[in-house]
Amino acid sequence: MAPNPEKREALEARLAAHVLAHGLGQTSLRQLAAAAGTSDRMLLYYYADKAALLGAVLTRLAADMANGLAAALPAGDRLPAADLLARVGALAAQPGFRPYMSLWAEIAAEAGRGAQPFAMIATTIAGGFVYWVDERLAEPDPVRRRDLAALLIAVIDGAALLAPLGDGAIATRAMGALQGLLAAS
Amino acid sequence: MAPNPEKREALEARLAAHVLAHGLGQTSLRQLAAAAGTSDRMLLYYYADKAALLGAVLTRLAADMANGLAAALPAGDRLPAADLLARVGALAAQPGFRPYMSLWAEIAAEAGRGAQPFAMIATTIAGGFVYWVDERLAEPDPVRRRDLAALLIAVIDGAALLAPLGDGAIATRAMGALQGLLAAS
DNA sequence: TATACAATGTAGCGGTCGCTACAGATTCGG
DNA sequence: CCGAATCTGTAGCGACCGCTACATTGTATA
Repeated sequence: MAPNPEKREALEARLAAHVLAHGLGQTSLRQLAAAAGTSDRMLLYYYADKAALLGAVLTRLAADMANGLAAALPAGDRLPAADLLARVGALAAQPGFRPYMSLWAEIAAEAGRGAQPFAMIATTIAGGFVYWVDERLAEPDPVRRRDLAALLIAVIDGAALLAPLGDGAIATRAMGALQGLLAAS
Repeated sequence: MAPNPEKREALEARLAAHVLAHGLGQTSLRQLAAAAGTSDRMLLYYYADKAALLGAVLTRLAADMANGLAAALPAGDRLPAADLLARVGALAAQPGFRPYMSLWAEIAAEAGRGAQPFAMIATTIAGGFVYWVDERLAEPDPVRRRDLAALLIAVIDGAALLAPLGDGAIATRAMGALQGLLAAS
């Protein structure tokens, strides 16, 4: 019960890749084990139970996404809201980023019913999102900046939820409309 | 295989109430049957299979929500975007309406992975939302009205996703910020 | 009253689920 | 080289899953 942290790390990376690619619906221990090239028996050797495993994997994926965001748009320079929204919208629509948004929607939906470990992780991730935007918004008034950050996150999340439906036009139009509003204000 | 439509109707109402209250995670045939006061055997007497049952129940709940929306805000009069957003935000936050928003988030998240019957139903519901807003927006330019409607729906959906997390402040702030922007434009 | 059909109970099939017991293998410090 | 600790395979438990076979009851009509 004191497994090698390096092997655990390598295993976790493979588990994270599978969850990212296939979503929360394909996370039985046997499915995860097959994807990671091991057995369900081993998963429960490295993690106390399934909830602990999912918690670790989702926390890791949240950190991955945060790193991706930070790398794509360094924290130093602040942008006007319209520009920042355009940048983030382009980022969220990138093929490499879409799976994170889909997974985020799944986690948030689960959290909406209060299910653990999703509720706790979702709250952390959402807070991280708002902080990330807040840090990059060129708006002197901190209260207004905080509210603007919340607005950007809400519309991005809404767009992420709506993008896979139909032809995705609703999401595109919503992003465009808010950019127009922000640019004109 | 030609069951009484009245009994089927009464059964469906009970099934819908259970799905609305407990979400997509509690929809095994045995759970549904227990909630409806019958047996899994009977559910498959009234519906071809589980997908057909869920499709019927979710379609019914979507219609219920649409009726609730239409009743709360008659189609006749059109409002400025800021006012309409305030009204819809208050509506979506009502205790009687929150379960619909949670369920909608679950359906949309499932649809994001392409799972049927969710993908089809989610597209229909989202289209209905946009149409409902579009019909009530006081904006003469139809293109701009369509884009504004998409924006309102995206931010409402985003707020619905974020409201159950933490203290719900992100959702509240996002709604307030957009109302401010719309009022000032 | 006989018959046709809707409605329902009982029982179980084959499958997946999370999880565990137990034993064997591997590795590495003394 | 031995013993302890880490690692892994095999096998299965009890629960739940969607779904089905089969028999039986209720009911309405001819």
